Amino acid sequence: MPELPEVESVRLGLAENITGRTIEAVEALHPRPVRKHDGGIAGFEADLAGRTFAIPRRRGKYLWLPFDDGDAMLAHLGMSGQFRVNHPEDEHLRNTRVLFTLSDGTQLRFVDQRMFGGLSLSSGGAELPPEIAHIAPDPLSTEYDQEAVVARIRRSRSGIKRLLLSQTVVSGYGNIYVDETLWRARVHYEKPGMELSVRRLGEVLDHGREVLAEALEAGGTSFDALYVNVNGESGYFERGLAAYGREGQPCLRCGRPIVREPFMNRSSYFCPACQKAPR
DNA sequence: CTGTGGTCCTGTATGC
DNA sequence: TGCATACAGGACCACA
Repeated sequence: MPELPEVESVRLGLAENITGRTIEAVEALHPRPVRKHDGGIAGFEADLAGRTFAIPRRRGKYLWLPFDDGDAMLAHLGMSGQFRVNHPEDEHLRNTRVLFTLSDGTQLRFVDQRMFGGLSLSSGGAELPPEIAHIAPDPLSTEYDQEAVVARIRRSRSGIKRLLLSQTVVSGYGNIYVDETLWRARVHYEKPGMELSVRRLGEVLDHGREVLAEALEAGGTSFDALYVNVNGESGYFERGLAAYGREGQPCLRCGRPIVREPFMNRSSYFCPACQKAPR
């Protein structure tokens, strides 16, 4: 499940492999990944062909691949999106959705099983695509303002997990790293934002930034083949997880079994002793 | 305005 | 063996 560390790993791989290359041909094999682009498959193919990539950029979980003409290709990996760098004659992976044949003879491929992700042309989006102007800066960016995030969280009655997952509050966190962050900070996921002190929220967000940075250092987290970098390699942060996916296993601090609870059509993992439920 | 919960998608694992 | 169901969950959107 690509969150900030996984998306940044992909961005680094793209920077190495596509910067300066020109798109010679585009082939979209499925309409859904280009659904946000006006004109569908044919429009997407025609509008992207001939463009030259500059250095890929990222905000939170969004990637954009600027072109040297001021436009950009906006990309989101969703749940299962991957960029892969191949030779055109390489066999296709099962869920290959879009092909970009590049001027250096390589082929950039967008592969996506569940197709929650997508690609679109962002007109004038090289600096910051207007489509993602509402996405807040992420904790690893220079624009990140932690005091502003703390203030925003304290204005809300919502639970801390929902707030951290809201990309308009702070971007980059997904289900895995929120659970890890809250476990480290010993805060229950349903604790209302306004019931947390400035100091406590500062601790939560400090842990969050650390978790994201550590996971990036490890190349991200992979449970299966759904997240890999552009070379098809997996990260190894899974072994660093203390809460996520550890239902029934002992808390690494106190030994109590980690609990899984349904939350927003997914799961929350936490230690019932270290992370006391709010009243 | 804020807050909440449904929905889109496919593949794998599990249960009867 | 075969079919049904649960689960994985990021972002958006309808609605209270």
